[in-house]
Amino acid sequence: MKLQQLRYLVEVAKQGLNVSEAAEKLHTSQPGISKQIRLLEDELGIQVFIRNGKRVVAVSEPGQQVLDIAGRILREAQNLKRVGDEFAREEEGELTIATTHTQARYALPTAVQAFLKRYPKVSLRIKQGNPIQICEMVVAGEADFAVATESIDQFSELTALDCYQWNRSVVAPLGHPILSLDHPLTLADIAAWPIVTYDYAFAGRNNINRAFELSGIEPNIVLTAIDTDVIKTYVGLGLGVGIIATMAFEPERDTQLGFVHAEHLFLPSTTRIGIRRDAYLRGFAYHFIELFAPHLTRQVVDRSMRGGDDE
Amino acid sequence: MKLQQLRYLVEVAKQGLNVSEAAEKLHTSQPGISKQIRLLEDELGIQVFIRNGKRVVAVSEPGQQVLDIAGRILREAQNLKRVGDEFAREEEGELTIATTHTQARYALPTAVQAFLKRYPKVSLRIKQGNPIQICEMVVAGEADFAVATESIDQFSELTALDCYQWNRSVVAPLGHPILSLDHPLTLADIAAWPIVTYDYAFAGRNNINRAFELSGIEPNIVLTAIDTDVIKTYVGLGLGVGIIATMAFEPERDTQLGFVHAEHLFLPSTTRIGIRRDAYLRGFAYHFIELFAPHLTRQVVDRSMRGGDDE
DNA sequence: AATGTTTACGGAGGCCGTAAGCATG
DNA sequence: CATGCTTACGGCCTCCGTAAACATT
Repeated sequence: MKLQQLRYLVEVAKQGLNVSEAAEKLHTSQPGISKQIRLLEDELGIQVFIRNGKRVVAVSEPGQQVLDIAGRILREAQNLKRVGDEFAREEEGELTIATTHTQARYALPTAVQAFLKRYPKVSLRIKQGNPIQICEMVVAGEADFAVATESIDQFSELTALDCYQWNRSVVAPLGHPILSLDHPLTLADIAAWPIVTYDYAFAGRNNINRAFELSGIEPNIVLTAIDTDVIKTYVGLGLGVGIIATMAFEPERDTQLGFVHAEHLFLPSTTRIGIRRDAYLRGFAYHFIELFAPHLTRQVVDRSMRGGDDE
Repeated sequence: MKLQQLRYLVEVAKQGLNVSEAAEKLHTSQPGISKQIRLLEDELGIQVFIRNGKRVVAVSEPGQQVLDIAGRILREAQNLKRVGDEFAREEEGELTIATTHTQARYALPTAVQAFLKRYPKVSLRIKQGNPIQICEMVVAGEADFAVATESIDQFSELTALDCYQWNRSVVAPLGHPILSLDHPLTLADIAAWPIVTYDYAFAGRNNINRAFELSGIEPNIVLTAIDTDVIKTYVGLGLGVGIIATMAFEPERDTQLGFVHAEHLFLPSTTRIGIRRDAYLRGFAYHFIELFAPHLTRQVVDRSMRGGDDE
């Protein structure tokens, strides 16, 4: 059994059971992969892949278990390399963060700036996606951790760390009636206008829905956007009033918009970091997390990754 | 990076940093191991072992982390083989149980008998040791699971499954006064005689100590044995009265001994099964566990191994 | 016919074992 | 001087890439 063979297996599975594509991705020849996979299958005494004649068409039941284990082995092998780098080149390396637009645009910049200054030799990468996608990136080992408000706790491979809580505000064009009410803002006040807010999968959109459902008021949502900038743009054009994350309102930039707090109308949302439990984090990765959420020290993060309940 | 290199690393560490001995254990040459370890160290960019001149004298800090990960990888590689066997040769294989004398002698035989009949092609091995030793065997992957009353929960790598509760009885030579008291047995009655019981590390000895401590009575323990047969032997010789596990009294064999229940004097002890959380268990291993403790179905065992808290 | 997998074969690289060299206690 | 690790070297194995045959859609 060789690590290469496991890599081949996993890559073939990842490429939708297409050996040729796997060969390309791995910069090697297709017959080589075929052969090594057969050798491994012989050694294990089982077929990992079910073939229809010469074509690979499915993963067998034992094959799925083999793939799971192989994935774990390969991830651990990656971790070995990281241990090496961690000690040989403390200040160098890569850090990949998967996150959503809102976090990347409004929450992360401060931490990123401090991080770049502290670790000039680390190449920081930010991958954007929707909450499901970014969690999958972390699960697949394509990112070191995820920062998101949704979905993290749906992945059992990930441990979720609370970073901060936030809530929503309403924005509208300057002079809009909703900005000069003679009473505290209510859901009914908002629902009196067309609403522009986040797409269903993003930024605590669930909490917005729930608030309206509970109140029995039917909101008229005319545009759902993935990011706040789009919302602000259309609110500025007069399409309706916007419900956005409070932190996403920038008084000095958003000069044509007015702003009303709506924290009392919606349940707060919690932004979390999601990390694979079996990942090996570089020292600077812990440091970034602490820059982003100071209460998440290395000790807290480690405890959460290693079981969390015992010890 | 190759699996062999990891095997070499781990074996050298296991053999007390002696490369030559590791070579012998692995049936290979010593220079080969030296070379491969150096190659791996070069690849990782760190020294796993600290050398004093040409002698290996210690494990470096990153080296320890490398060894931990390497161990995990090798265990997963073993698991891969087991998946193969599980599906290719369902009824064959090996099952190694680590346990103490008391369990092996009085608790396991029924399950073993049923198991041998059901799986004649599986070679069953029982390794005996003290509770610490048997837990270490499981941690090292030398046994599939441990059956013991003590220590299992002290190993964070293991998950502990309750099997059954039991308590103690007092044995004495036929005609001994303690066998014909006119009142229910008390600790004072026992402490009036020299006592023969288990060694401190075994069979819930803690619970015996605690009972006497709480009552403020000082017992006169004249012999501490590792196994019940030794205790019974010396009680038969008139050395004193014995405190043993109730299940270890065999009326048809122990004809020269009398027996008094003492369940009301001591806290019950719980016998548990200890399994590495990241182990891969063969189907027949689950079956054995269920034969031994019917409430421990495959589902229960799996849930306990995979985290226990979530899902 | 095109896509995709297996079989066949040759070359290069790497792993292992033997033997000799060299530190350390 | 004995133990133990390293360096040196040669053989063999195996892994990989090319080319061609074969199967499937």
